[in-house]
Amino acid sequence: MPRYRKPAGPAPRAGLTDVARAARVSIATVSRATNSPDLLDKDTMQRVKRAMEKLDYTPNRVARRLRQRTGPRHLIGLMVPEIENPHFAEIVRGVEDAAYEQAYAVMLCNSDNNDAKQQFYLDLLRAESVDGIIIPPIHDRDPSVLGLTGLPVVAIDRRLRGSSFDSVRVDNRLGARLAMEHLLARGHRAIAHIAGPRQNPTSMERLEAWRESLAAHRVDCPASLLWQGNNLRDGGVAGAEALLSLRKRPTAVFVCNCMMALGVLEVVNRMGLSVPGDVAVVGYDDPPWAQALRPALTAIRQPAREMGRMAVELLLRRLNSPGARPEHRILIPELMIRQSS
Amino acid sequence: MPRYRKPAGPAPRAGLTDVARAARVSIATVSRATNSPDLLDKDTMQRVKRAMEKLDYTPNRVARRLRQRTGPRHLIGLMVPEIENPHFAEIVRGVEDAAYEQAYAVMLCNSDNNDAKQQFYLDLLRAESVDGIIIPPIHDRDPSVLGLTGLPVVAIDRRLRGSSFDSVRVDNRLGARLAMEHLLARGHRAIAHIAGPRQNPTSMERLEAWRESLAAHRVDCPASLLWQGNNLRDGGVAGAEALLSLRKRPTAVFVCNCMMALGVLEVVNRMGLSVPGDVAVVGYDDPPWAQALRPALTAIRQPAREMGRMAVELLLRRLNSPGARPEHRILIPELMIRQSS
DNA sequence: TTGTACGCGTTATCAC
DNA sequence: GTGATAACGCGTACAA
Repeated sequence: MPRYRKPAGPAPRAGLTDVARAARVSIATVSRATNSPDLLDKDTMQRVKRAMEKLDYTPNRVARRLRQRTGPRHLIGLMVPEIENPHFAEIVRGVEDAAYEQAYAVMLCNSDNNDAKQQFYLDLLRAESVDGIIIPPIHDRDPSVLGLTGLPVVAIDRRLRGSSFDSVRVDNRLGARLAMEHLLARGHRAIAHIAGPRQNPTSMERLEAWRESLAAHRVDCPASLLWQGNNLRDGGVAGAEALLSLRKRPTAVFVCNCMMALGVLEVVNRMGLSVPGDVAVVGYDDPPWAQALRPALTAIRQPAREMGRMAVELLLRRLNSPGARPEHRILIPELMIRQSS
Repeated sequence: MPRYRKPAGPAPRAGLTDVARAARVSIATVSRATNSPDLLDKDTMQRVKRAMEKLDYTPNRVARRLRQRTGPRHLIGLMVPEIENPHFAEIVRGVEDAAYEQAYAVMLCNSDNNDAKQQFYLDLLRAESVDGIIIPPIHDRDPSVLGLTGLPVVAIDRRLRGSSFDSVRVDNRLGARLAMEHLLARGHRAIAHIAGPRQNPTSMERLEAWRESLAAHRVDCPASLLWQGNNLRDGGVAGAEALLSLRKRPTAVFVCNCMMALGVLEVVNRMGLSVPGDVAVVGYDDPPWAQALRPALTAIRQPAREMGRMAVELLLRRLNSPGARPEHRILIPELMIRQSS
């Protein structure tokens, strides 16, 4: 007699054992029915399948993940700084798309660009035995990401130095250059830049390209035309208020991301300036609402969804061949010329 | 000698056994150290803790979830129709907020309002032994949601009939009424409505309230003023093109969600109509960009983040007291009056 | 082709 | 207080 009582669980679902009993085979056979169907006798297979359907059997993914040390565990960890940022929402969408096709589940983590929170989530993902982690590092040499050893990692969207991880990102210097060349060609010379946080590799690349573009055209670039923002809307507001109040007001503003562009436009409107007459605006990221603005926002479009898909692709590839050389994919941004410039 | 070879795994992390060996105690004691620390001798506790730190031990959440049938498994399943819709992104954010505070992980699923895809994900979530599922049903009597038995479910954002699940949503009729009363007070009589899909309970509630508001004011409501959209941007475009080309052009449009409002504004701009002079526009949902539009969009604001937080709260509450009566929370929307009306 | 039995890393029961 | 050990549901090496 059993000396161990079964505790009252919420959902007593059928397991291998139940199916085995119903089909009059061993649990090994049932397991094989899903994992290596070719090994089964056609007749046995029929019986098993019927039993499975009758019992509404679904393999328990938790048990499977616990047992499986070599094969895929069908779970991806996805870190995101801020899900309400449309750029990252689009990345998430791409990841989900690709994951769904492979029957992978996605565990979503929101770091808020906070190191401690990110570290917590990374530990959690390890403890969940994910197959791998897709993550935009908080900065260049993000130690919590670099510390991720023995686990496939794909750095997405942001540069990571000194790692041997696979990566996908968009050419930020190119994007910024496209924006700047466009403004310069339009005759602008006093082009301000509202940048993102210093630690953010993406922001820095765009900032550098802003500087370089001006230098390449022998255009002055006083420090007063640079504003360091936070990639949030209020950062754009603060930046625009400062820059547009300068005695020598810039004739154009290049904004580092779409959330800040929002703030800039609000200020521009509030100040009663005309766009692009008084000041031209070029944003980064091309959210759905860019075209609905009036004037519609000229912006740098990034293939974010594609980036998400690729990250999954790289991750799965790495699972199959752990020894392969790290692969780095750089996607191409695109200038969407609209009425704001 | 072992007849079972350990397969080469990617990340051989320390387990209870390793800690137990290092601390010279049994695995039971180590387990208790994390789960019921009070039971341990102070001295033993010290030894165990030290061993844990030395080995960088983290409990394996997968094994824990497999074993645990009574306690919480610290995993929530979250379904979302479309993560790129800012309304749902905000809900996700709220859920993540609350989940993080309780050290819960979130498994994110994107249904695309597609029944088959949703069913797939629901099966997956069961197979992952989630503690419960937070989901906006695709429609009123969504069978795949109603079929979710033996598992805590919280219906979020959209009405679900004939269930005993907990729920949180926003009063859609009230929201629509606020919008309509506002337009009527401004003197509008020919108020068109661009509705969402028929199957979507939320859209239907807003549609009904549109009708009722007009009726309450004894205003005519010809079928030509109603356009059935798809809650996506192109739906808004199609709707606006149709409605604004009517011989008797409406003087105002009430749009069912923010994505479609985007499309409407594009068409309005393209047609060269002035807002609110030629036509007033009121949207639903209050995304960050509503204020950046020119004119800024009058809209109904929903406490989406709060809704997400509450859903988690309800879920955890249900876990603790499975027998409690279903709880239904109705949140209050708010009219944000801006320049588009 | 199928069955037996072990182990994945835990939690929970019972005995000491 | 602590230890020994069954059980969670599954995959798989090995025997049959």
